[in-house]
Amino acid sequence: MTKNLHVKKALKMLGNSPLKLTSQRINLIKTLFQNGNQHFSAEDAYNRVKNTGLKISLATIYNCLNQFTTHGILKMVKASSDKVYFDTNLDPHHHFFCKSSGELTDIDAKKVYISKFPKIPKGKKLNSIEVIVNISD
Amino acid sequence: MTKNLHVKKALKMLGNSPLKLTSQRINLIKTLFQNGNQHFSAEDAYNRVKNTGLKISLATIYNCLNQFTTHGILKMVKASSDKVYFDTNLDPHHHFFCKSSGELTDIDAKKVYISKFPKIPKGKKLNSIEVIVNISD
DNA sequence: TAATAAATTAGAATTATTCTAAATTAGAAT
DNA sequence: ATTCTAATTTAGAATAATTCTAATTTATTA
Repeated sequence: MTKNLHVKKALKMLGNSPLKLTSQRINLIKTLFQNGNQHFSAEDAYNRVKNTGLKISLATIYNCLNQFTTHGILKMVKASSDKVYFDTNLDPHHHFFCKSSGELTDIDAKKVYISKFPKIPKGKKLNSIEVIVNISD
Repeated sequence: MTKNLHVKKALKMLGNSPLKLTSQRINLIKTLFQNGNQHFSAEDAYNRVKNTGLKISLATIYNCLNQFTTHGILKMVKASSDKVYFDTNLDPHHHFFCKSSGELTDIDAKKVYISKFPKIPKGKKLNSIEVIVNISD
């Protein structure tokens, strides 16, 4: 059984962060990263961990997901939904959001090229460009 | 006193929609559209109307804003915030979102050109492309 | 003017998320 | 190894945005 590469990478990032290596954090990473690029809400993450038979508090899920985000282990995505989603794909990318299914799908950054772009307001700096392509059935 | 053009246009759209011409809807439009392109939350809209001395229920604000959105009188914007924002600018456009100030600013669609774009998933249709440019101080 | 379907309303309910404060634990220092 | 301490976990309460409910009011049609 070779160790899952996504899990391995995320665990290494956790190790390099100032966060302590608690069993909850390790189990959460193992659960969330084992299937490659994934999108999930806090509730989703909670259910996935519980389905593995482990016990974890929803508050811990929120704590961990937020900390993982601030330490670059996860990305946060806000689409046209009332929930926050988290994303294990750390490479630059964009999203399809399907209003009919509520599903979020990755678009590789290489598939999008923005050839004309506005000036950034004076005194501000650019953090990121998010393209959300809204689709439906 | 020449009648504000933004207000006039929005009232005409209300008239053309199946929505009834109630005093609350008319006052809400007069308040929200009088200063041209604006972004506001439901709570903002509530306070603005109340500041004009008129009495309106928050539930009505939510009802109206949502109906205006479904009838094309307003646009809904979800940026990296926990609130929904509404936008009186109906022309195609994008947004700057400043994390430091929480402020949303319009980017005219003409200032952005996307020369390379992904294929839309089979069976789905394109609704809109939202570009959010995240900036900070 | 009367009828009726739509709209308004206050307040309750819901949902996602954060907070609180007490108990536990990881990792550092001894 | 053992102790210490700050970080973490936790259950449940609290909060915030939004939607729902059901009774009343109102715009428009007949």
